[in-house]
Amino acid sequence: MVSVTDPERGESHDFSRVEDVNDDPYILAGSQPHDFWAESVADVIDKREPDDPIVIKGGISPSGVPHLGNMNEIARGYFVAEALRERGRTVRQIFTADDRDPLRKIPRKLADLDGNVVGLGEVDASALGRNLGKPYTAIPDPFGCCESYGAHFSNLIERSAELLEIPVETVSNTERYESGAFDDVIRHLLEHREQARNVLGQYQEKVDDDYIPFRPICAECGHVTETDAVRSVDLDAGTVEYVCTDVEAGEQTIEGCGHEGTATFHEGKLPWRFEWPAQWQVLGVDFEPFGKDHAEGSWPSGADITRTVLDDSPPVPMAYEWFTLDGEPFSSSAGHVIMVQDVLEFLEPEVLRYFFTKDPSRARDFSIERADQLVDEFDRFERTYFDEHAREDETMDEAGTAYPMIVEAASDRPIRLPYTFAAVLGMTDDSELREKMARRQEHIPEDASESAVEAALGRVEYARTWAERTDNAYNYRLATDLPDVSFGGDTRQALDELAGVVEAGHDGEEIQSEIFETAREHDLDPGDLFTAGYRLFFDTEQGPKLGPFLAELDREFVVRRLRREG
RNA sequence: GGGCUGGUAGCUCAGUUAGGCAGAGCGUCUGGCUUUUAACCAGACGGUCGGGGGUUCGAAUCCCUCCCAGCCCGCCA
Repeated sequence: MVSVTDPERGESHDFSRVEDVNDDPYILAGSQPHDFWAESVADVIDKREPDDPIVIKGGISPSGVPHLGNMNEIARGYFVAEALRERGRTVRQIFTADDRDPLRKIPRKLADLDGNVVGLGEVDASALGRNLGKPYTAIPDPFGCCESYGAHFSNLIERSAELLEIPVETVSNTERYESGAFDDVIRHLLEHREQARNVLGQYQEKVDDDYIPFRPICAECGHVTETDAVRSVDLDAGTVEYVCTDVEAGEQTIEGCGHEGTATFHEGKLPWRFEWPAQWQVLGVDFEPFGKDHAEGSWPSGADITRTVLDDSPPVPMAYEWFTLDGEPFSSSAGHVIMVQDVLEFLEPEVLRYFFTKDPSRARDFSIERADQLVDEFDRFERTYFDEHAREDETMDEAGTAYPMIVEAASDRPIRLPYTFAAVLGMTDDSELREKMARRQEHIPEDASESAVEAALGRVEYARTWAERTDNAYNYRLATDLPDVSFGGDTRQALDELAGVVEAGHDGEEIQSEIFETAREHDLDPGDLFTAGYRLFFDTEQGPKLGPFLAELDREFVVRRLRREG
């Protein structure tokens, strides 16, 4: 039912409805048969009875820093793949590196292979300016470590997927063009270019008689030309004649060199609106998730092109809402991005995977500041799973279905330290002390195995990194050496007295009370005495609840420190 | 301007399929513990379910309308 105003008939049509009810990209709207969205999507795919292997695709243009939002292209498909594998299907999950796309503007931020975001000043940026308009795979890697710009950022995306432990197969678009995989579909589109033009014209006003669904790469300057560059098509020879003309790229114009040449089907690319359907056909794609930016634009036209021009069926679609980062949209140019690599320094992989199990149809904020909330949520999710499991509860709710997909083995229940408590433990480097404190707070059961304890304490490093990164209320560090401090006489006496109390052996709450007591006896404001304590132990003005914390530490050390002896 | 998607407690989110008491965690407050120092436990507070109208015995849920945000309707992807 997609149609637009037909200029000749003057009819007005509803632009919003797609051709086929199966083409609605908001697949998760309304009635869903399962609690976990991926199961519901798997149902839809199943119903079409696709042949094995079922192909699930995502696609990312390796244009720059691959941030967390980009990972939707891979992570969302993964859960659907897992749901289908559970049903005994063979699934091939791929992502296309859309690396034949031309560089249209110079990115302000890049990232090295370790995921460190850097400004342009730190790389050979001049080379980038000279390469505007060329495919990413034809541009040298500014870091000099990979074969090309495109290979560099594809590599980063692959690493992100590996870190999330998602098995995904990379398909380089450039490689497919050069190997001839797209030849047949290009030939078909060029042969039916009039029909192709007419169909696309229903979605894009600017499609005119000059429009050719193929963009040759200029043999002279290397630019990807516009859709009006082709002057003639020779289907038998498999070539096109073209003139290298200017290309509009947003505000600026990338100048063409005027070269007149001949290009084979290997030496160009399809415009995106045709490239996407071509990928579906060539790769046999059965399911594809995509961001909401595609939902009203390239998806409806792509589905129509697939049915009308390619005489094929488009994949099952799924539009997903975008993430924000700490309340703001991701912005590579502004440096407001976070990569999987960064996230995995303060979150366990299973927690990040859990984040992607949430309903894709809702806009969602990824908050670094409140990472503890996400971890708490994950821990509850995990508890739900194991509690149901223990009851032999057969309910296939979200936790029951999704949990096994996000952990390596859902058989052993891990010991989980609350994340913020782990952050408190991170105030000391002493691993024995960490364990002692965790045991005292009964976060570790007495009969826990050594490996289970070690695994549980693994969270401390994550939480520690989080505390440092956000510089939040948990970012205190036990000072190993005596900080450079000087106190008034009363304070010194009070501290000595406290040292005596600690030496005599008291529990945390007693020490806590004693601090107040001692302060009063010496006519000090309790707050000042606490501050003195924080200075001594953390070299800060504030810190964790002091009495219980000191009680956990080595007694001799505390006494010595209170006496300013070391 | 038109269309699509989203809007539920201070925060992060369930609940909307199929109308049936407004939910969880965190935060806050109070207490556990005569004393402000972020870990633990208990309890309490916290809501115009974006606003308004309609249908209904009954609406977060269905319908209409308006507001806000994002996206698409140019190029590009």
